[in-house]
Amino acid sequence: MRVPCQACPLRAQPAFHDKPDDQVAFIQAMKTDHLTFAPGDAIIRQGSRSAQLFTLFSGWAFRFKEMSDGRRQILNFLLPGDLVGFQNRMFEESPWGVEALTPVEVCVFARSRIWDLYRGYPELAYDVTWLTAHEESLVDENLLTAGRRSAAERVAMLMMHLAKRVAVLRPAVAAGAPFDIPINQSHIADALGLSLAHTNKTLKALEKRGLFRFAAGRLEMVNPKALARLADYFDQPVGQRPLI
Amino acid sequence: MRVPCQACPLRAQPAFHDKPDDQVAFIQAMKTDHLTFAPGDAIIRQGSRSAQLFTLFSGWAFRFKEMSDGRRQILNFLLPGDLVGFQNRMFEESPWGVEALTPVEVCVFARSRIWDLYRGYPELAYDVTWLTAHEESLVDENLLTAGRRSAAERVAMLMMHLAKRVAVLRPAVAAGAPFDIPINQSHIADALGLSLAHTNKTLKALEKRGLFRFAAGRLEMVNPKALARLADYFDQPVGQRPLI
DNA sequence: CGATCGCTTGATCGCTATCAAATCGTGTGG
DNA sequence: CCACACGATTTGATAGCGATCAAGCGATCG
Repeated sequence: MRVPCQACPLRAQPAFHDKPDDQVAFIQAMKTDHLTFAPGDAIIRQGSRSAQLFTLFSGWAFRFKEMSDGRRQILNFLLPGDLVGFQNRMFEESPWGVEALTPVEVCVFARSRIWDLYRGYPELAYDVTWLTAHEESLVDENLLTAGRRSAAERVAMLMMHLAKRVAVLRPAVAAGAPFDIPINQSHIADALGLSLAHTNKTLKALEKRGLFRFAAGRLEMVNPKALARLADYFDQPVGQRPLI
Repeated sequence: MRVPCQACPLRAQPAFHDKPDDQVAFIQAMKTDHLTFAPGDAIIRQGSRSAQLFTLFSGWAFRFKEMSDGRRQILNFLLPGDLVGFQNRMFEESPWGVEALTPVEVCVFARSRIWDLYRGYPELAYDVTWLTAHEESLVDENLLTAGRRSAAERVAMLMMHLAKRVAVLRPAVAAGAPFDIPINQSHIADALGLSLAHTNKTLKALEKRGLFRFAAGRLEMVNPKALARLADYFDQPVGQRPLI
């Protein structure tokens, strides 16, 4: 627990709503742990009963479901500020897992105090709902992608989506700067419902068309306009979001 | 507005949590309208700014996204008791649409009073979050289906899923009774990310294998065990759910 | 240095899309 | 009652996208 929530560097970012002191103080009081994970670590194990509830403080992770024969689908990527774990009911087996992509820090909250939050801090309660609904909208979009887009469209969509999300936290990316993207081709395959081999070929083809450069853990959007057109990507204006 | 919420026949069903009188009274006070739609009607139009917020009171509907060239993905089916519309931010364009499958009645709530709900009724606020999270888990599962399951597995999954959901409201279905299912093959195709022609062939093949009968708007699960095995379907225990 | 991991590429397969047309049931208007 | 239109379903032929299988490469690592 390096820093008190009142001095949270993530909260200081313009991407997030300002919060009154009492709410931040309550968040601080509700926080029970500050955990660290290494890349590849399971933060939540699918099928486990760990009643985790946390905010991703730093690093990247992803939420996924796995079938009994090993087929895996990434549901969405998790970036700093994302709230995770409210979805599963207390004491029920988690229907999905969460895995770290980079070194990750998470702020763990006491589920036992959720009730205090709803009773004492309706604004925070609303934020929890908002974050849940917002995450659902990401999954909605991913479902459209997996269900109805071609392989090239899927890849274009993912690149646009991730660049957009990173740009919220790092403004230079909005202007087209290359950025670190800690995923490999099998993550892309699992996120898009494609095979690894075909993902590779699609990636190469789009790079050859000059749409982006994706190598060595970095992504540069070379022609975002063309990517947006290819993916039929619609820009939802991004306002500030709540941070819990 | 036929019946006061205190006498709501839906609420009387065992599938839903009992609620203290004051909460039901607040729900009643928040309810501004009781609307009716015909099959095929748009309840929410994708891209519209209607700040709808409602509970499906009777009938079936579905939530979907459409691409600019007409490709459509059904995100999930809506059954009585489902809360819809919290997802989109107030006054923003809805990123998805809702369409009625049968004659539908919805209980419309005043968005302007959401804040009173969060401030005055933390239990209801928690219920809103729970319902949102629960809907997300449905979309999660559908994403796994569209991304990683074969055509036959997808169809098996959908049948299991819908039978399960209907069984909660109509116990006889749990025992294997046939039931009305107001969707046609193009809905199935759009829900599963398949073409219409291939949906038809897959449907026929599974019927020939004796797994279910699907005709004339009715579904009978003939061999649910085999369907569950085929779909790699995992039974989440269904407890009571909140109704708002 | 062997082993492992991620990436790349080619050959082939097959699942699913696409295209086309026929059938059937239903409702409508003449 | 019949003719017709229309939507939903069904079926067949064909094409192609993406999966599968296989192999090789390069970098990193214990």
